[in-house]
Amino acid sequence: MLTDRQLLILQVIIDDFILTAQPVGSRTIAKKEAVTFSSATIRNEMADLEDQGFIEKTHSSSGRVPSEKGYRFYVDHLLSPLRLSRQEIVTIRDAFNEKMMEFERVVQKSAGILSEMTNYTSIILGPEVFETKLKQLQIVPLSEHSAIAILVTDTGHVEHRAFNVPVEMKGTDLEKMVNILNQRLQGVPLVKLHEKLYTEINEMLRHHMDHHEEAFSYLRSALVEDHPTKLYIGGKTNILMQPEFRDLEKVRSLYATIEQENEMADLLRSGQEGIQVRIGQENPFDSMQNCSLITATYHLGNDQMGTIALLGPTRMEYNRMFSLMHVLSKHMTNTFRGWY
Amino acid sequence: MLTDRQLLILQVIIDDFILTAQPVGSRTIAKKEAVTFSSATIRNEMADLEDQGFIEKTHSSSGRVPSEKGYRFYVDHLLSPLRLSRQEIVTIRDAFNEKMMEFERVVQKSAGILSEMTNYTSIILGPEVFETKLKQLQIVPLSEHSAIAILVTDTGHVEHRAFNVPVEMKGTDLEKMVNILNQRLQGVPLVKLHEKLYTEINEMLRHHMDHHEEAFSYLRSALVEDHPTKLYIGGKTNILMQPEFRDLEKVRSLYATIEQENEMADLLRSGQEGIQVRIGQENPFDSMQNCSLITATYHLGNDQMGTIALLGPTRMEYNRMFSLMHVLSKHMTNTFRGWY
DNA sequence: TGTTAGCACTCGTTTTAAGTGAGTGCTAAA
DNA sequence: TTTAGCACTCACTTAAAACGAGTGCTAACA
Repeated sequence: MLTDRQLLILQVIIDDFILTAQPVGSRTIAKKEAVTFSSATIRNEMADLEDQGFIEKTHSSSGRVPSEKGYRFYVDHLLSPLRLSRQEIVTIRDAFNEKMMEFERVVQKSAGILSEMTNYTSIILGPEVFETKLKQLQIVPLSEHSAIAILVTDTGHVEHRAFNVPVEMKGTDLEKMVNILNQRLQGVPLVKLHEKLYTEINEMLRHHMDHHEEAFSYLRSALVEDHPTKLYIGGKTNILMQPEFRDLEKVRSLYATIEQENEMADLLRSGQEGIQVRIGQENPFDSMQNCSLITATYHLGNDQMGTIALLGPTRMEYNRMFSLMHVLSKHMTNTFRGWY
Repeated sequence: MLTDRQLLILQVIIDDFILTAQPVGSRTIAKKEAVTFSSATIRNEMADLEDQGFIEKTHSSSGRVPSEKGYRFYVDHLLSPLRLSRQEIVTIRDAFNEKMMEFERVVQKSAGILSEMTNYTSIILGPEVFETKLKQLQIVPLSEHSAIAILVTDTGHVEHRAFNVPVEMKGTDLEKMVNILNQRLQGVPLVKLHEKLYTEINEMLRHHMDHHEEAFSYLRSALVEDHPTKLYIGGKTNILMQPEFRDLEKVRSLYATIEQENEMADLLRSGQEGIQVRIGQENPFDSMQNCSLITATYHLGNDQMGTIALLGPTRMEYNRMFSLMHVLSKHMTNTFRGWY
């Protein structure tokens, strides 16, 4: 379909455009080391590449710009894996050398590093909660009529919720209730919690305790709150530095999209395992028309999977990004290995 | 110093400029209902106001723009307290009607509302932690060699930290240690925790337990982490909608400033009780030259005080902002009343 | 004496026109 | 098949002209 020469030209065009964000003309290409033929020849080849839809003109007498099809081809076939610089490797390794024991910390840090090293915006999605199970429930009385319910999962995630304690309930009652709940609920997946609490447990408490209803209903409302999969976002303002986002309107609509946490989470979840790129229109959102989204998956010990993503203009340094995300997701997976 | 007529003109200029962000000319002023005299007269008066530094021209033949001194005067003397609309009052009340038991939730919500209703950026500073005392310490073992330390304060704040458990330590040892720690540390202010752990407690454990050192050192590092006063920020991207921030460079430097959490916290803390405005240069940061920062204080039951702030261009709807922040801080204070 | 109509003037903004240059497509010769 | 050459295109820059919102000043008026 494409001759070697055309491949070379396409590669040069995209490499150059990624660097400069300026349309690439035939003369510019002719000047490159690797190119031995004249600008006229290049013009002919470019006309061909354009006919086939790999590159476009911004106007009738401009240089060429990669089309989405061009980027797609580039990513699929022309990408020369880039070795990260010593500096970059060290930066990442140092970050992960620090002792981090909590999932949130690791993820937060990863998002930070990723956005810092790329100047793009990083988005990290935690693993599905489906599998997470309740490890322990604890209640700490705060005052006469309030207490805090603390819920710890087997993944070390902690959630807490304050709730009211009815006056007629004593501290010992509360303890008793917690004991019952712990006995019955340990190991139950969080998603089943809701159901269990409303049926089985409710029934059980009725038999074992007086005036449990009110306290239990409070506690239940505290525990049952949906646990949305959280998104960790880093370098949101990096978007502002990209020349393609000079237009504030675009920035605003992109921000609006990112802030739709649910939809973003769905999008990230929908990627398959490994590294994947969505270029421009391949993204489901209008505001991401001229964006690319690179996603990579990481793993937790117990087969659970999360996603790290990088959002930038379609004109992205794909090869460096691929290497970075590869290394980073590996570090994350390593860190989590054996935790669960 | 200023005649009534001048006051009126100054007021009209500022009111109009706040609305339109455009320099206000004499004809525009003359068209207002309240103004009965001609544009020529207004021009004379404006020349006077300019001599006194209350207004400025953007160039020699432009309309007038309020100077910082003008805003300051406006805020101090011309502000007619604005009644909030039914709609606004209801919005706020509804938000606070929802049962919220945690400090974080209330603050988060407040920041959200504030930025949403104003289209400015809201920043909320929690109370000083000086007074917060440790309520209870809990440890939940996760696996053979890891556990989570959970620290609950008397204000219902929960912090948690995972740590390693050395192999030679058994579950019962851990429990024992926690018991000792709880006995000794309940009621201790968080700020003293560090010191206590390193002296007294260390000593005590040495006498009561074998090979406590390693576990304890882990636990200590988990507990002692600094507890920085957190900033809750809402509507950070609202800044982009203000015409005075068309210039991306300004936006970026302002973001950079906001992200300096420590300095921002100091700034917010430095305000006195009640509502206060810092206009333009009155702010310590260069990036806030053309910003105003309105701060208001809220109270927690136990004499602790926090600050809510609103950051926008100097051209702010001061009277509405004042009313809003007044109402909001009151709602917050009410919500917290009796919690502690 | 304070107020106002009138007018010349200022200066940022918009419009128009001309000029520039990077880049193209096509043709014809090597 | 490749390339030199050339006419052509069109965004971008620059300069000049036209516009208009707004001013300060002056002189007349109540």
